[in-house]
Amino acid sequence: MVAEAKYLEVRRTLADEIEFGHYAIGGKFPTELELCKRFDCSRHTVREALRALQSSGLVARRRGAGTIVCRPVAPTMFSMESSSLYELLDNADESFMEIRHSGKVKVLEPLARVIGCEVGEYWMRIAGVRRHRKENVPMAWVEVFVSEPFFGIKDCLGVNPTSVFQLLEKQFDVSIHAVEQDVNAVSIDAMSAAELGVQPDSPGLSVLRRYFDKDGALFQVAASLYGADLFTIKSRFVRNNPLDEGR
Amino acid sequence: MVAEAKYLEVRRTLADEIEFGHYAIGGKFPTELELCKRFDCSRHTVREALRALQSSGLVARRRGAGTIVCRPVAPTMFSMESSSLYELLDNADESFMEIRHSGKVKVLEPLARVIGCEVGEYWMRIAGVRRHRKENVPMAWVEVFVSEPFFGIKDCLGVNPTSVFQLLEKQFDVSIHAVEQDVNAVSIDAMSAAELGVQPDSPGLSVLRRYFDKDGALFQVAASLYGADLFTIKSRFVRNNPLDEGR
DNA sequence: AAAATTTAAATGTACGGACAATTGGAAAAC
DNA sequence: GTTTTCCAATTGTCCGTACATTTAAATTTT
Repeated sequence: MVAEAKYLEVRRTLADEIEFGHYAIGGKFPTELELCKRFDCSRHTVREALRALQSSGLVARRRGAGTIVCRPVAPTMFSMESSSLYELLDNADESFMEIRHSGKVKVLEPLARVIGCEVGEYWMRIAGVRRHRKENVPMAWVEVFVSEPFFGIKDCLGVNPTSVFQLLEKQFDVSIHAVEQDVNAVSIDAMSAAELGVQPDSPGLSVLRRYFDKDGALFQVAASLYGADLFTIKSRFVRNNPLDEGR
Repeated sequence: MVAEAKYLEVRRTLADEIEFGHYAIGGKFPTELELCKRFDCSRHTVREALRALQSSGLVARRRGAGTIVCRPVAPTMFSMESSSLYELLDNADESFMEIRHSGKVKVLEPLARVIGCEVGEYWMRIAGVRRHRKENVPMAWVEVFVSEPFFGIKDCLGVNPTSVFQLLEKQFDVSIHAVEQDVNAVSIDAMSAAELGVQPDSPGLSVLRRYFDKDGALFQVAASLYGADLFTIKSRFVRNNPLDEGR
C-alpha cells in the first residue's frame, strides 16, 4: 500500500468527523493552528485539506471569523455543461424564431400564476414559431415574456432572431444566473396545432422556463409548446463531488 | 481603488490571454517557473492562479507533463443540487413502486435502440406502477431494466420498494456517475391508460433515463410514462463559474 | 533499429516564516 | 448603560525552500 498524501488524510479524517457528528452544524470548527498541532503538520497542509472541505460545501470560512460547519455530508451535485446556455435550452444553433406578435401586456391572474410574477405588472410579450433552420419545419409555438427594464428589446427583434435571450444578452448587460424549468405533457389546442402542422388534441410538450439574474430577479419567462414527434429534451447530468474521489 | 490581490491579477491576465488566443488550444502553457519570472512573484502565487484556471476548465495540468490549454473560455456550467439523486429524479420521497412483473428478457431490436445496448443481451426487466405515497393514486407506468451483474436484485424487490435504484445502491456497491435523460410527449396507449386511470390517447410524458457508473458503463435504464396532469418535471439550474466573479 | 536506461523538466506535496485584513469581543471612555 | 476604541484571534496573501513523483525526451545499450 502506498502512503497517502498527508493533506488527503487530514481531509478524510475531518470529513468523517463532520459526517459522524463530532461538530455541531453551524458551530465552530477547529482553527487552522489547532489542526496543525493535532495532525502535527504545517498550516499549508491543513489549509489544503480545508480548501477541499470548503469546496465540497462541508464548511464555510471567513477571514477573521473562523471556520464553521455547514452540513454533515456533501450534497450530491450534478452539473450540465454546455458552451452556451441558450444553445442548450433552446437548440438555438439549429433553429430560429419566426416572430408573429410582440407588444406590451398587462399580466392578469391566470398568466401571473404561470409566469410567477405579480398581478397587474406590465410585461413585453413576444410570440412566434420556432422553426428548424435547415428543413424549415415548425418545432414549437413560443411565447416569451420580458420584464419592464428590457422593453427596448422590441426594436431589436428584426425578422428571425435566433433566440430572444440571445438578443437580450447582446443589447443589455444581463446574464442568466439561474433557470427554473417546468416540463409537462399537454394536449395541443386547435390553433397551436395548425401552427405546428400536427393533429389537434395530439400530445405536446409544454416547457416553461423562468430566467433569473444574479440578484435573483426574474427577468424573462419562456413558454414553449413542442409537437410530440418534433422534439425530445435531451440532458446529461454528471456528478461532480471532489471529495468522493477514491473513497 | 483598492489594490488587487496579486494572484487575482495573474489569473485575470492569463484568462484574458487564453480567451484572446495567445495560446493554441491543446498547446503548451508557460510553466510555473516561467510565469514566476514573468509576473515577478513566487511559485505559490502562480499556482494559486493556475488552480483557478484549472477549476474553470481553461487549462489542464499533469504532474511531470506540464500545463496545456483546454478551451478559450470557461464553459457555462449549471449545477443541480439535491440531497440524493433518486429523490430528485424519481420523487422517491413521496412515491413508491408497485411491482407487477419482473424477469430476465432478451433485448431485441426495438428495445435495444431505446435502451442503448447491444441486441441479444440479457437484461432484467422490472415493471410496475409508481403511486403517490399519501393519496395512493397512480403517477406513472414504469419499466426498469437492470444489467446482468445486478440480476440478484430480483430477490430483494419485496412488495413496494421506494425505487429500484435505491435497492441497487443498498445491495451492491454501485453509484451513479452520470445520467442521460430523454423527455418527450407521447400518446398514452389503452393498456397504460387503464393502469394510470386516464383516457386512452390522452397526452403523457415519456421519460427515459440511462444510468452510468464511474467507468462509463450503462447499468440501469428506466422508462417512465406519466399521465399529463399527474406530474411535472421541475428543475432548477444554477450557474457556477468561479472565474466570473467580479468581472 | 529497437529496447532499456538515464536524465532533465514539470508539477505535487510539504515545510518554514511574515505580514495583511477582517472579525468579534474585551476594555476603556463617556 | 451605552458607545467607542482597542486588541487578540483567525483566515488570506505572499514569500522562500526542499524534496517527491511523474512525464517526456535524450541517451545508452542491445
